Amino acid sequence: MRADAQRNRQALLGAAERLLATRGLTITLDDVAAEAGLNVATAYRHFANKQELFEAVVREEIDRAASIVADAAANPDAEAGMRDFLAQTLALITTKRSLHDILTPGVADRWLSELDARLEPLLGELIERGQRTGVVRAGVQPGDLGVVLQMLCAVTDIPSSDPEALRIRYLELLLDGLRATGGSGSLPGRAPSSRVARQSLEQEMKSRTHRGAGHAVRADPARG
Amino acid sequence: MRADAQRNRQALLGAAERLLATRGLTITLDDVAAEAGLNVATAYRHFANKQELFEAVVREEIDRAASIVADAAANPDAEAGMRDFLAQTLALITTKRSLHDILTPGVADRWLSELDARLEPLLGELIERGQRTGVVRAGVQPGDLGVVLQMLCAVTDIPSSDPEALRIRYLELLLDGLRATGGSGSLPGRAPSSRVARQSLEQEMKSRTHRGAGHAVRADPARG
Amino acid sequence: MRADAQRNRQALLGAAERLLATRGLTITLDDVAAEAGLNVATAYRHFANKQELFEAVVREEIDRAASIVADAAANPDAEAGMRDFLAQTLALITTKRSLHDILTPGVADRWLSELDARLEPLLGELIERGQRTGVVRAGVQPGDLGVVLQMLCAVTDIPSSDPEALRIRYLELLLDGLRATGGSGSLPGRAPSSRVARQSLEQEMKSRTHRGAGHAVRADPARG
Amino acid sequence: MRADAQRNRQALLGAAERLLATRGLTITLDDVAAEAGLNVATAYRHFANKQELFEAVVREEIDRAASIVADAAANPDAEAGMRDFLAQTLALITTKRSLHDILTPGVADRWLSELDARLEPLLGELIERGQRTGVVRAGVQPGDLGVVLQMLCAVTDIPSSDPEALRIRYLELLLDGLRATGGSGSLPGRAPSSRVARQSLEQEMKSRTHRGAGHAVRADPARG
DNA sequence: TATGAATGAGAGTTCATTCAT
DNA sequence: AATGAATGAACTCTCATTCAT
Repeated sequence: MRADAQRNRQALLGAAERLLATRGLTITLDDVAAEAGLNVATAYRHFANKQELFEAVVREEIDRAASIVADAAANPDAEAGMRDFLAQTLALITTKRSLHDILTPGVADRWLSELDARLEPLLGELIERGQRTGVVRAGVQPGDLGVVLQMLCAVTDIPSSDPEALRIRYLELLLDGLRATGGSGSLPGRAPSSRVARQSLEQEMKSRTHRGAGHAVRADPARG
Repeated sequence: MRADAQRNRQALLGAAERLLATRGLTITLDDVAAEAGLNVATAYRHFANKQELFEAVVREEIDRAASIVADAAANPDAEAGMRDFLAQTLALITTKRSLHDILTPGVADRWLSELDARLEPLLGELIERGQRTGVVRAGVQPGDLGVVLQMLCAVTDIPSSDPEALRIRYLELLLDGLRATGGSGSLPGRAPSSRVARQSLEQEMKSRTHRGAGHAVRADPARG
Repeated sequence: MRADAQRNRQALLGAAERLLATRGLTITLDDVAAEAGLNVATAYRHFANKQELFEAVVREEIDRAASIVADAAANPDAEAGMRDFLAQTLALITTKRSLHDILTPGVADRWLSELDARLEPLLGELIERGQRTGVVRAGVQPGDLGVVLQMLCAVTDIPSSDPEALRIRYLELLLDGLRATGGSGSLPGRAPSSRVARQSLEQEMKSRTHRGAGHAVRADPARG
Repeated sequence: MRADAQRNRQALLGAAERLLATRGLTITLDDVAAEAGLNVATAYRHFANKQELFEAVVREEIDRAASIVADAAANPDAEAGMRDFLAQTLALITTKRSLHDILTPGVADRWLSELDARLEPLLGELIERGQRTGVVRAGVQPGDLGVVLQMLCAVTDIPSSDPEALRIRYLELLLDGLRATGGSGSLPGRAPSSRVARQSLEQEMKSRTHRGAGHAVRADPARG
């Protein structure tokens, strides 16, 4: 690809990421192009349609995130590893509101399903080590960590003057829930397999991107 | 004449609720009016704009839900009360996907902020009783229950062949986290005050309703 | 380098011809270039714009066709000559739907006006011979053959399971009309001069190519 | 329907008719609306899409034309009847270039197929009477008149300083062909049934309206 | 008061044409 | 000379909202 094209493609992805982060899925391709200093048609040279651009943003994020998270999960100290894994992943998703917006609901699950091949073994081992050390209760499965992550994401949405503190508070609560020495023994039921969701990404985005809230409320009901 | 208006208003709210439940925020005011057997213009006689109608739906739900949940929280058995409170609230939100769709993220928090006046004392007492019985760790505050609720909502979004089982699994995990006898002692930080969020409702809806993803993507974008 | 250019030019013309034949005037210059294995910009090195390329296609066809038809008209048997002339020309136009699509209406007329210099004398002689033999009524002029041709073109557009039979049926009817021994004597009025139309080619193409029906209608215009 | 709506609907049809007449199928719905002094969206209230509006124009014309033509065909003098039928129909189509543009190719055929139920018996009788009087050769069928009409339409497209004279000239030629006492006896083959084409109207219009000539040549290649 | 109808302002997408490599 | 890429100007269709009956 030509140098300028490369640059423009990146500009578009960056613009999309930025706007998605601040304004969510409701942005216009015109907006994205403008933010990138380009014409809409140029966006269409690089991406078949709006959806494809958005998906490209998501996949980019996922790729960039994968190694980071995997490293955290590799921590030899099981408890620290678990905490780090959750915290880092959470931080990533939080930073990239685009991801959050696009992927919620099911954010972490989907995210994990993308990382699956790489991550599931690591998480399995992490849990096992934790169980041997006594910081993880019996019956915890890799999929549970995905769910826990998702629950933490929900916490992220709570407006607060100190979001970080909030996240820590409930991270502890959840880690304690995962440890649960005095509790009800092993967890009832089973964790969801994290492999399911992959195919639904496209579907989901389509439904959320298509005919969003329509034209909805006029920003400035100017005239009529 | 007063009766007619009242009936129409209810018809509109009902229609909106139904359509929001099934199709989410993408619905048209025309659609709502049609579902109600009325004309759009009539909707505008009752509600200043789309947003107000949607908000009215939410408030309706909240009002209807308030007493139900309060009853659950009044259970003399602290643990059962807590479990019931969470389960019932969760069930309500889950049933009304409209609520969920509109309010997520921040659903429970907002929801709670509405119920606040009525609920906070009840929850506070519930927690206290729990702490006396040993089923609730030190430092747990009413606001924490709101957060826990929100986390459970997130679980609801995970696709599963047995969603009920999933909810139970993580309800237990969270209750254990709230009990956490063997854990790290009291929770770090503080629960969010449940009073904050109210004002942001309007804002939030605006941003989520506004400038949807515009119009559809061609069914067959390829040729013509 | 001269050879390359020549080859590319031919490739473009060929591609345009093929695509015009199959898809009519709706084709894109991008399409044409792609079919030719070239880039659009290259098309613009050879032709000032879309219109010029299309016109070039037409002129190419005409040039290629000229001699063929002239031969047919040279048949010593007047009746056979006339029949052959019409049939062959018709066949040509029919085969090249591109021509047809672009030039109709006015196809034969224009076509003839191009061939004019070469053809009119031949046709004049053909008619004279026919009149001497009694197979052509008085008052028939070269221009009439052009018109007859055009009428046969119209027949070509009628959908039929046996188009060939249709063409023959009306070719006979027209030949009988040209003979018309028992009829109203000589034809009223005069045949059009075949020299007129040339200038309007450009105009015509412009109006037919210009501002197509814009973009497609949604495949599924209903919902989304 | 409300009075103003009725008026607007007519305005749209009229505008479409006028513009179709002058500019063919390439017109924009925006253009039509503007010509009608209305907004595009209003056009969409009355017609589901561009195509439907155009089809409505055509059907309107057809309805308006039906009785006129039927009357002509009812003339007791067979020859005059035939001549009148052809001339009147021709005049109609010629006046309404919209019809012509939309329906060509296959104009008369389709047109006839619409009128079929009403017309075919009349035409059959007309021919029979003609055959008894000796002004129509053996083997002529109702469908032949449709074809003859189509051939005359083709003549209409020939630019001329005296189009009327041209039409008369070839009308005579064709009538002589239909009479053909001295000719080759009965016509070879069979006339097309005029019943076929109806279904293809929609198809045809779709293909001709969709992605017309694309955006094609800029009217004023102003900038770039 | 309630409705049918009208409208302005987009949003997504396409394409002829030009610019930079 | 040829290409890849960029662009401006359309065009179709939608929808929140307002006007006229």
